[in-house]
Amino acid sequence: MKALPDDDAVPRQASSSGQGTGSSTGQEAAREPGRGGTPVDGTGRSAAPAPGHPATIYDVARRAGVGIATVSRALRGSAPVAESTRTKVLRVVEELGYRPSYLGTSLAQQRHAANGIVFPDLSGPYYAEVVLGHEEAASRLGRSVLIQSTNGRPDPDAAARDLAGRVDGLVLLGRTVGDEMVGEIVTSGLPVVLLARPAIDGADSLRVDNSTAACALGAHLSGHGFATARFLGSPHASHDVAERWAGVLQGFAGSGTRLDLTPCDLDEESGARVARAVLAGPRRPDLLVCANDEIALGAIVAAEEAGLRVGVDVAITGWDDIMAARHARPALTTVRQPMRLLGSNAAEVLDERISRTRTAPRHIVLTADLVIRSSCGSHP
Amino acid sequence: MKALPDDDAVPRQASSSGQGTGSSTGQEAAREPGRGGTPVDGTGRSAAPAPGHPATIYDVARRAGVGIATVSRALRGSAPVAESTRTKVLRVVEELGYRPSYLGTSLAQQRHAANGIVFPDLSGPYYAEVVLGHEEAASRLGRSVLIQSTNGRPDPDAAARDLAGRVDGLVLLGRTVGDEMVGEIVTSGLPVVLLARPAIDGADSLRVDNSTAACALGAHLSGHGFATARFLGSPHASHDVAERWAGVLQGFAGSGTRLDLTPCDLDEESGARVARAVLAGPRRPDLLVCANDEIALGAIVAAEEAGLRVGVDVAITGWDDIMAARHARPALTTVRQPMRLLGSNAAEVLDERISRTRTAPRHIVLTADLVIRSSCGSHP
DNA sequence: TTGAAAGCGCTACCAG
DNA sequence: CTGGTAGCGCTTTCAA
Repeated sequence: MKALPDDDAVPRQASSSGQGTGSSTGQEAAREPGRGGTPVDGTGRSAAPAPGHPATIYDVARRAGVGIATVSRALRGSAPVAESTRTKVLRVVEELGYRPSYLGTSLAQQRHAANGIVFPDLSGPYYAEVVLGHEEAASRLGRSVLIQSTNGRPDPDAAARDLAGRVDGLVLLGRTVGDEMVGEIVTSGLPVVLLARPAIDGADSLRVDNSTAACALGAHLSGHGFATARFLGSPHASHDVAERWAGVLQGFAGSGTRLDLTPCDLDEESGARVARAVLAGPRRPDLLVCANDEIALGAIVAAEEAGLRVGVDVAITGWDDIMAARHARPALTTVRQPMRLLGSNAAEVLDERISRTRTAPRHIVLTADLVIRSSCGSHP
Repeated sequence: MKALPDDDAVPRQASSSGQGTGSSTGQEAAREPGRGGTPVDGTGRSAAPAPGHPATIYDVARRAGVGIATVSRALRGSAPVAESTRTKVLRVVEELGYRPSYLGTSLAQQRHAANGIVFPDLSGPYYAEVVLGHEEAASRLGRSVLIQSTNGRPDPDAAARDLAGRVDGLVLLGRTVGDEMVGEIVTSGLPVVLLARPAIDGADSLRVDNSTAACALGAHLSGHGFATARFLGSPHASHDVAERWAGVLQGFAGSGTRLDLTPCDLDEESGARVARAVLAGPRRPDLLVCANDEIALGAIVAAEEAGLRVGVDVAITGWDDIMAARHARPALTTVRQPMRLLGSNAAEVLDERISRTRTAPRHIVLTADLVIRSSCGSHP
């Protein structure tokens, strides 16, 4: 370990404190004396890329003694350029530190080289993973990623339409944007991928097969022989939840377990509150099947408060397999979805559409895995 | 929308020659055979916004019988426009569903209306929160957000420079980009905010006061009277970790506890591995002070494997207060940082620089809070 | 091979 | 008030 910076500094007061770093920015002052404005003297070739502005293709062309078209060609190899010319151009580019302007290039090529992704929130690890997966894949395909959370936004639809104007393709997660707006955007011709949302005509879609996993979960749980179970979640509020509910129900079919539904929002606080009520109510269920991990985590808290041993007195399961799920005690039985993959696939699907490699919509379904841990009870 | 009076249909000819700036290029003529492109029959002015392309400001102007400058003014209110004219223009805009092209606008205004944010990864909730906070604030300030993870990227520096060319301001988290590149970007004139990274001349910076919180943590822990403690983390790899280590060291100063350091990466797997070794080694420490929650969570797993009771046989603390920290059993004693705030402040600081409301660099320091739970032992 | 010039869509300045 | 027009920086014909 190296010597520690004697930083120990006095704990500064919270929030701001604007202090200049001291050294002013006046360092640029001394320029080369002989340079100056370089009057355009016939031969004109000042090549001074303007005071503070970055060099443009014109600066390069002038200084290299060629036309801007040649510079463009030399740089992007869009057409043959004499070796000697190319070398000369590249050298000047180097000297001037020239970088093509993104705005100029984009306008000329009529493309943004960027994807947009709209999601409800980034708090949970769920969306963060999707976004990250998307960014990774998109960047590999040469596209940047513009993000937009609809979280506390007044008008998500307008925001989405706005974003649509700045990208070559759009990824829409869940119910972030209204059907109407989605339709409008798709109609405008912009490639759109719907994630975890029922497909819409003309748009690609990508989702996880909730049903099968839910069914498997139900089947597994029904093996435990619970008398009464409760599903915590609101099927009408989310397509995903609806599928989970239906699947679990199906998985329990024929078993002796009675399964009821209690609406619940997808956050921890709601989970705790609803579970509290359910566990205190009449006919306390032996099992709480939660629509996601956060609800389940809240339910675990509620169960403990009520003096119940999770996994013994009451079983609890979640959905998503977020990090906290495996660290909770008991560890949460849940379902893992390939979120990263969801995001990266979206980038690829979008790329096909943007590059017109494909025109017919694709509808991809990925599978989810059941993760059995101990919160659902003992496994003989 | 109301029924539109079938209005004149025939827009008045704008005095001048039917073709404005003259699309003197002969190429416009040959369009699709069947789709006769705007028969230029003298009166010609079909106003059909082109086949599949979106309407441009020219389409609007032509159809409204005004100049494009007027359309621009009417739309952005940059200059007075007669009420009747404005109405007419707006109606046409509505009819054509015209939306100004982002590319055109940006090039003309020489601005991207977007910020970029570069981070190491989005896996942990840490960066996700920062990014989200930034997006929220930025969007309120009328800017979009371009994200870029340096995760598995071959050349982070090049990627950052690239991103720099597409935004009006850049937020750099931690050690994602090399000092040299940061310098280059700052020198280019682009506003830059450094997050959780030592300040650099000319760039604003924003960080959390690790030292004070670490010191408080150390002081609290020293009260437990442990004989030997171990810090898990690599100070030389991260400025944040360096500060934490120094602070904790200081907090322990004078206590009878002996504190040593064992390098460790910031992920769960590393935490488990390193903790496993440390707990099995000679002179097993009574306390593991981990550089972040993930290491701590891994350490908890390792301790349990070793048959040790966390909080009794061995105390463990983390840093960040991620969700899993409070659901772990025992719950993790840790330090909470205002991550969301970090992100939103960055957006504001950047905005001041971009809008030139301020020119001198600002260096903001936020405070972190100690969160005492049970993993560090009993509290008499 | 190469240069001149026409856009790409919009803003803003300059005359009327 | 309003229209014409010169850019913004780059790509891409069209000729030479």
